[in-house]
Amino acid sequence: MHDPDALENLSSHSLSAGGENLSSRAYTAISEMIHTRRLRGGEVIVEARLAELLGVSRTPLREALQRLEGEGLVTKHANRSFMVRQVDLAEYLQSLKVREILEAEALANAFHRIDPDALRAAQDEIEDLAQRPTVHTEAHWRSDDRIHDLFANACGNPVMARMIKELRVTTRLFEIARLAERVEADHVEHKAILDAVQDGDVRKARRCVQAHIRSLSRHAVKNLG
Amino acid sequence: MHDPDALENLSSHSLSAGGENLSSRAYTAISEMIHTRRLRGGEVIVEARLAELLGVSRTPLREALQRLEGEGLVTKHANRSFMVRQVDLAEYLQSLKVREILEAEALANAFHRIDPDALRAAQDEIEDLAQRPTVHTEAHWRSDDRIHDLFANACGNPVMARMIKELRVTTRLFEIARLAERVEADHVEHKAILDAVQDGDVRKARRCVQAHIRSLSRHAVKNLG
DNA sequence: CGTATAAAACTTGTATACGTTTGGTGCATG
DNA sequence: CATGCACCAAACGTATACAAGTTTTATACG
Repeated sequence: MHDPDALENLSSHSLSAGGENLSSRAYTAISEMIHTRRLRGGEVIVEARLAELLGVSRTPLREALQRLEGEGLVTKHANRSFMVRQVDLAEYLQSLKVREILEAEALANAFHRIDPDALRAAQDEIEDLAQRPTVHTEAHWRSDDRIHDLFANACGNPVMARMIKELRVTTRLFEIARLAERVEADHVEHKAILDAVQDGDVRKARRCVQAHIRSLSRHAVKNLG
Repeated sequence: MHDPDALENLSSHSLSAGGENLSSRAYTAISEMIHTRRLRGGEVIVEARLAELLGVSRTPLREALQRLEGEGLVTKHANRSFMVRQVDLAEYLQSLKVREILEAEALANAFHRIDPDALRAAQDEIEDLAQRPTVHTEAHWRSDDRIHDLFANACGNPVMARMIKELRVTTRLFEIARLAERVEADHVEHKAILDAVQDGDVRKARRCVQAHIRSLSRHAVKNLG
């Protein structure tokens, strides 16, 4: 028991192999298991089982789960077990509404602070992804993160950036459960935002951000409402 | 050691006496210690000492601290001890900026949903507090919570409400460390907001909220910038 | 065959023991 | 007198044992 390599074997990513303490490694491992849907929304987590799977004792595992709970990836039912959080349509739409407000504001504030190179890189990445014949889910999310973080981080208000990222955890949780067919539209809309930024058109960029997020809402409602 | 009554003795509030498990009780106890400044911002928490003070072992204490960390009341110093979070002026202003955006929006959305009785009650409470010769800090914060929560909870968007509350944790943390002299202005500005709501003037109410939060910013900058 | 009761297995909550890391202090040496 | 190394104490990270509560299962009886 407690194979020291268990954590590393679980995922092929270098993050979990790092020299952090066991709690942190369990944290990233579980976080990734949720994002890759190895742990599905609504699934009940039994501490002992997951601990053994990860090769750690329950103590650091619980710490990881508590941190994840604070971050909103798992919830605790009363005095019961942890379960992987399941975001329903209502919460998804609510989160998008707040994102629409904050991300539009962030973009407007970030406008003159955006690194042109980073902008160019994001545009190139989209082109790349759009031309691929098959959809690489992982790469799509990375690109999505990159674009949205670009504005959040440059808005000059770290608190606002943190709120946006927190909201995106929720919406991502919903999105990974469904919609692969959004990929196409995401590319187009992301491109529109970046182009508007490059053109220096603040108002248009802002409208594009709002349009993008509203598009996400509409799509969710149409397919699931 | 581990006097079962230690937690209850620590504070005179009934919350901590309740039948929850030890983690939760430690959580509320520590939360209260921070809000009442028994634990000051920047203070390093040594687990064993605080655990003994609360009459629990380190395990539930750490759980409480981890939850508090997720909530932003404490932070972890590098990979070492927890410390009570200290909000600096910059972060305070950033948080207020986001609050200004979200609370104005929340109020606008809440406008037709606000319970007239609750509104009246909040107004009465302000009158009461304003007429007292001495300032009762605890009561002031309660009134503050009540008013701001009134709109947050009624805005129809629980996610937005949660964000607002989260931001208010940060700003409160800064405010309790300073400013008792804001009490006066708070009463006036809160009253203005509530009156505008009662008059059914959405735009004015919105302006009042923004003015209130900007007033907090200006005051902080003037006294500490 | 169904139901009720009891026992067993499972799961989380909490305490505690122990290893490891860290930061400080004092002594020795340049 | 300053600097560096070694040792020590204190605090945290982790494993594990045990307790308390819950669910499930099996058995016995109606």
